[in-house]
Amino acid sequence: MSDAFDLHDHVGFLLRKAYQRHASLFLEAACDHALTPTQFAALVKVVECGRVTQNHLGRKVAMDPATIQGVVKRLTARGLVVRTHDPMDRRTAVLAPTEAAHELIATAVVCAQRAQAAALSPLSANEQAVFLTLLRKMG
Amino acid sequence: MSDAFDLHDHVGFLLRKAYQRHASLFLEAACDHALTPTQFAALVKVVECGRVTQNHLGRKVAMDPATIQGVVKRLTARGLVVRTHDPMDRRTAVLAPTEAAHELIATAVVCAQRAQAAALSPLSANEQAVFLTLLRKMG
DNA sequence: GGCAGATTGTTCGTGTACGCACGATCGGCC
DNA sequence: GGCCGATCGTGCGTACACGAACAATCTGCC
Repeated sequence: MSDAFDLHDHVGFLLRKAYQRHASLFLEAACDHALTPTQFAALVKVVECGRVTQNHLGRKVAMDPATIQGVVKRLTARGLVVRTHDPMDRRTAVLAPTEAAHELIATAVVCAQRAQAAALSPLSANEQAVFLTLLRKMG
Repeated sequence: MSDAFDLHDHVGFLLRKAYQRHASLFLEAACDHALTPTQFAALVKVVECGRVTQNHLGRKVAMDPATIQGVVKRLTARGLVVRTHDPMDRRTAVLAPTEAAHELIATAVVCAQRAQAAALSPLSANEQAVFLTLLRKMG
């Protein structure tokens, strides 16, 4: 039976709650620029890389091809990313950040860090460091 | 600029990855009974409570009314949950587990624990305990 | 040169997840 | 008795997330 089974001891449940909490705080902290955590992650990587292939970007930010496709579509629709073609490989969609993306990311990074701080606020500075280390190991 | 900004130091990103990883392991560990982590959480709570209101259940498992509505719909479609009405309050949908639900949960709990172990396997026993404690604090 | 197999991006179906607005109902307060 | 605010469930729109299947294309190997 489920005698000894408490949902609140289950990683999956706790991870889901923590993830939702952070997402909520992130959207709240993201003042004007309406970026979701997912879009933010993708855009940061595009800015960081300069020119990437769509699938390659997906791998860097842990999204499968079907998912990154939708994210990129929304980012291009907002004029934050441009899609070009590699004449050497006509399969690929090469992505590059626009000027608007650079500007947006500059301020969005600050918001992201504020969200990060808010999400971690229930933990002491020491615990935060430990938590991040362990979370990285789970990757 | 994003000089000092590394996605891999960001809680949101790490939480998303960890959550995805666990979800994947959970679906893998769930042998026959095709329950998603979300459905599992909801069903466990229904079995545990016996009779709950839909929104009340949602609050217990951290899902908003719009979300729990879909989850319950799928569980009732599979004959794991029955919806009745409270004659005292005609707004509410009272949920109760079926026999099938009791049987399914008995085996699913084992699978969930296997998934839990697999998800936490990159950490030592000590680290696992610390991680769960910190994760609970983030709630 | 040409074929086999891998890779790239897309589409479809399903399942979370949430904000918002809505109709129905309940509760209390006058 | 009647109104007002709160609560319950639902529907719509949007955004992830992934498996599966697909066409187009590249690569290696013969």
